[in-house]
Amino acid sequence: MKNVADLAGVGVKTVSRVINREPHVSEETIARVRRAAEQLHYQPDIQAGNLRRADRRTDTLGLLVGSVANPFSAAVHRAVEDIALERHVAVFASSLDEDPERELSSVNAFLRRRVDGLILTTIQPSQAYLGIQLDQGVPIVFVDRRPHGIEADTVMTENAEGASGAVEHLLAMGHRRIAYLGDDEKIFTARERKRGYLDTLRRAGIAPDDRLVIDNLDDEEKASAAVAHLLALDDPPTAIFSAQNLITVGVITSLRSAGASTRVALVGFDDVPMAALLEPAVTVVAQDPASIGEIAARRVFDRLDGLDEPAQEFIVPTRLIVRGSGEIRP
Amino acid sequence: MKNVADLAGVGVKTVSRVINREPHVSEETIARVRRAAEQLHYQPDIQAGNLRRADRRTDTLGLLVGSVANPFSAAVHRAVEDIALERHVAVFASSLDEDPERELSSVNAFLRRRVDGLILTTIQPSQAYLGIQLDQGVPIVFVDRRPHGIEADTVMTENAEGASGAVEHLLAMGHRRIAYLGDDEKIFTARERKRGYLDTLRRAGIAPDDRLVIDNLDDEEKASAAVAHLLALDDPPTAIFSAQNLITVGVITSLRSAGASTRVALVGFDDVPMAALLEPAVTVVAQDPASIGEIAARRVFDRLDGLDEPAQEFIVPTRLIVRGSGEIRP
DNA sequence: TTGAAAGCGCTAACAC
DNA sequence: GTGTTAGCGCTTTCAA
Repeated sequence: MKNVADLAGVGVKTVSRVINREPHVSEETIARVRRAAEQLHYQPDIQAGNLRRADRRTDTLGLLVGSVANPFSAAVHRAVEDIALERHVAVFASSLDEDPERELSSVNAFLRRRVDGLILTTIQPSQAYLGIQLDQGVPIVFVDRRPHGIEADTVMTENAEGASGAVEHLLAMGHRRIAYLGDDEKIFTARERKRGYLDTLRRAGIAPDDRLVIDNLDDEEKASAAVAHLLALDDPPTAIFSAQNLITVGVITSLRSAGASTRVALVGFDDVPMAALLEPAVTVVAQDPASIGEIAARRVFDRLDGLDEPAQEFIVPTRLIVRGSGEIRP
Repeated sequence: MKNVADLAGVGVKTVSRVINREPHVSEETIARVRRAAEQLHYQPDIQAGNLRRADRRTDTLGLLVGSVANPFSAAVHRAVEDIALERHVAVFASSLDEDPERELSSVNAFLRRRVDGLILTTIQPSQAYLGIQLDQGVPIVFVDRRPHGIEADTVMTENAEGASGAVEHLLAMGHRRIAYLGDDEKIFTARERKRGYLDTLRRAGIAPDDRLVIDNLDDEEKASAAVAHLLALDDPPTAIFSAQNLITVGVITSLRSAGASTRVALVGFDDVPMAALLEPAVTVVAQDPASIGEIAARRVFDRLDGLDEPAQEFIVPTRLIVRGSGEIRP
């Protein structure tokens, strides 16, 4: 900036005014400064400016999702990026990988870079450690999972209700032996969906059968193996509720190879790519990751714009997409 | 930092030493400083530090991909993140959306934040505008597409060769009327794949039929419509080479609804989710996005570590995955 | 309309 | 082993 000022024959403050489009600079001076900046390939350093700027904004956001490679997370990410772009805010994106250590290191990495706000998917048992930042006015919005030990804005899918819808659909088709295949109960969404499953069965007067309830399925292979196990039971389930998208894929593979895909009904939680093109097409309770990302990002910016109201929970509805696999009768 | 220093009863430089784990500080002082930092919830501002630090590193990377929501891009992103994480480098991720304006604004957003390096997918006709940064020593690695007007490291798929492999496979199955469905020729990869298709046909002594070559398919719907058009020809193709993953999905949908999916052969470029579970399963020329991301990120860090050799092109091999749709005979 | 001086939070250089 | 001073690139304040 000093070099540009010297070349243009003005003071640094005038260069600053031109760069930031502040008023009270003559047209002629503006032109001279612009020419000098161009000539020297001047790129303003916004971080340096933010050091002294009154609002101390870095125009930067920290986003932590399950994994940037997961379709659900990627859709959340894209929505956040689009909202951020409108405000010239850049997004740091990181993957959680269900690793508590990664949660802490990512959050710290964001904080040390003085992001203006945080959008977080978490796995630590408590997020109380973020209370300090929240008190300091850093907007934090939790996505997909409810935080613990702290009151903050949260955007999530209606997990229990969605799971209930899936199970009710299977019940309506006449099923009584409905298996549950889910993820690690350390994960908030897994607990919620399982709760929806269990509650719905009980409401229907069906005592859940422990042998049909399988947790800790954190990849396709484990899900496939679980299905093989279920099918080998004396009284196998006539329907499966699969509580996560990777699990659903594993279930489909396994049902297919056992020749059971047209016999055993399947409803998955979270949509699966190409679901409509499979045989049978896969009935799912679809989430709306784009809405989740959008609501979260808007909330962060609303708070940055001064919105001061109590933390709120935003519940994003699911949608049952009937495609075939869920309508197989027992 | 000043506050921590005061509370610990030391100078700021000592706090700096403790934070950065520099040597020559007594154990006791370290403990006192840590306690004070803890008590004040001190978070060092790494941007401020980088302002004065000798290497001027921000420990930050700019990544521009097609779209963070696209599975190919997402896999590249994930690989870059993993490499960056090892070095405590945070990644700004943005989507290009095939928009030349977005290329410029993203690159500028990165540069103004003084990223240590850039990994870019581009759409502008020329990237000569980046010559200045390159000369200044900012490592820039282009991914997926070759830049123009500038010599820089580039990591890409063997597009033409992969397309050749697909077409050769269809030829080997006895096909002579093979259609090409591709994206906008403004996109580097689309041009390359088309070239592979045309060259291979000619080498086989087959004159390409203009009616079987369709470009500018930038979404599933257009691809579906193109297939409907092809099937309505007097002498329709017996096989289709689909040059991009979204196009492949559109082709599958359209073949399916026309009842032609077991009659017309299909080989896609870039793998498609669930491809193995479809009927028929989809034969593809698979890319390796994780390798692309990894090679690109390593190259950036090698350059940051002082590697000084001419720009190089890294060609990542494709792999023909035979699954069924490509083995249908005419 | 313009510029000089101070200072944002930190590290480099050097003195003690 | 520890502290002091200058300065990174910019904005703020205030005077001209």
